Amino acid sequence: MARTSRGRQRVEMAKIENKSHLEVTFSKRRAGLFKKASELSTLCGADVGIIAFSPSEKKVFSFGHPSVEAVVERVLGENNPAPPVNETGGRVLAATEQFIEDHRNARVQELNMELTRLEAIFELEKKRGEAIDRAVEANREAHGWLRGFYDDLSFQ
Amino acid sequence: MARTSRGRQRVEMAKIENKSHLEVTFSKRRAGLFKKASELSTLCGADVGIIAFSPSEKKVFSFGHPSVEAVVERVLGENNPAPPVNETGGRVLAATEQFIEDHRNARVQELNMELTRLEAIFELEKKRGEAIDRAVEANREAHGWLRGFYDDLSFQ
DNA sequence: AACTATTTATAAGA
DNA sequence: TTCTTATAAATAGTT
Repeated sequence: MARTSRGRQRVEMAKIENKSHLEVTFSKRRAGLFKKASELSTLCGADVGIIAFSPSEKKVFSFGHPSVEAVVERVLGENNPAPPVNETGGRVLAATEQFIEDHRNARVQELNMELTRLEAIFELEKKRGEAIDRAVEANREAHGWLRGFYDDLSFQ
Repeated sequence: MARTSRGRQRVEMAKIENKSHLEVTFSKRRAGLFKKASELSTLCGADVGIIAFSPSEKKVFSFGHPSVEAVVERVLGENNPAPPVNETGGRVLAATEQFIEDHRNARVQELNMELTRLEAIFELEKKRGEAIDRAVEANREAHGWLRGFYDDLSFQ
């Protein structure tokens, strides 16, 4: 019997250009994402909300436990018990804004930490790669046997 | 080598009671969920926002492309045809605030991009290192010449 | 914070 | 589009 499927292939993480392919992928992966969210919610008793805009169409999809609205409202409420406008006409940050600010600051911290960590590891790996490059290069002439093998290693 | 892991087991889709187990699971699955969202976003060019409340702690985690705020505001806007700015109590960002916000957004974007770039390079270098490890290991027995040299390379 | 044995998700193909 | 199938990817339990 002929091969009937090549099975799942690795996929490059870049924007899919083919429109029908993109739509199929969006549909499948959106379903997968919502399922994962549902599981997280069930297993951990966590409130989760997801909003996803389809690229081609202008449809918006959402998932929420207990509901998207509840999750959004909860986050707005937690971060700002104070009313958005004070008595004197002075301006107070609206709940959304407050959330945005708090969250953005947190995200920046998070990203900075992750960046630092990655930079360290990256430096290490780079040095390692360079050292091995030198080792291999230094021994190529004298020991040609590794050449083909090394050249064939594919790191895409 | 002795069996060191029972591997992944099926898990019943019910609330995890053990607290530490729950926290580990929440952490792992939250990361997985955000990664999936990131991939969906990249592959399909879709805007996606996720908000997740941790059950035990009162922390809120979020993922967003281009940002949670953008996604939330976009959906709020769609559900609310009323303009975000008006004379009767609606808010208007002051110029300074607007600048600060823009600046922060830019910084987050910048960090995200750098992070993504580093992650990609890091993955590449890691694969490369692993491939070379295998190559060297595979040839050690037969060609002892590299042994001393390789062993002396110090990568912590 | 790593490690694997497995389960789960999914890219192609039909 | 829905179903199938081979394979990539996520992750439960362990150390």
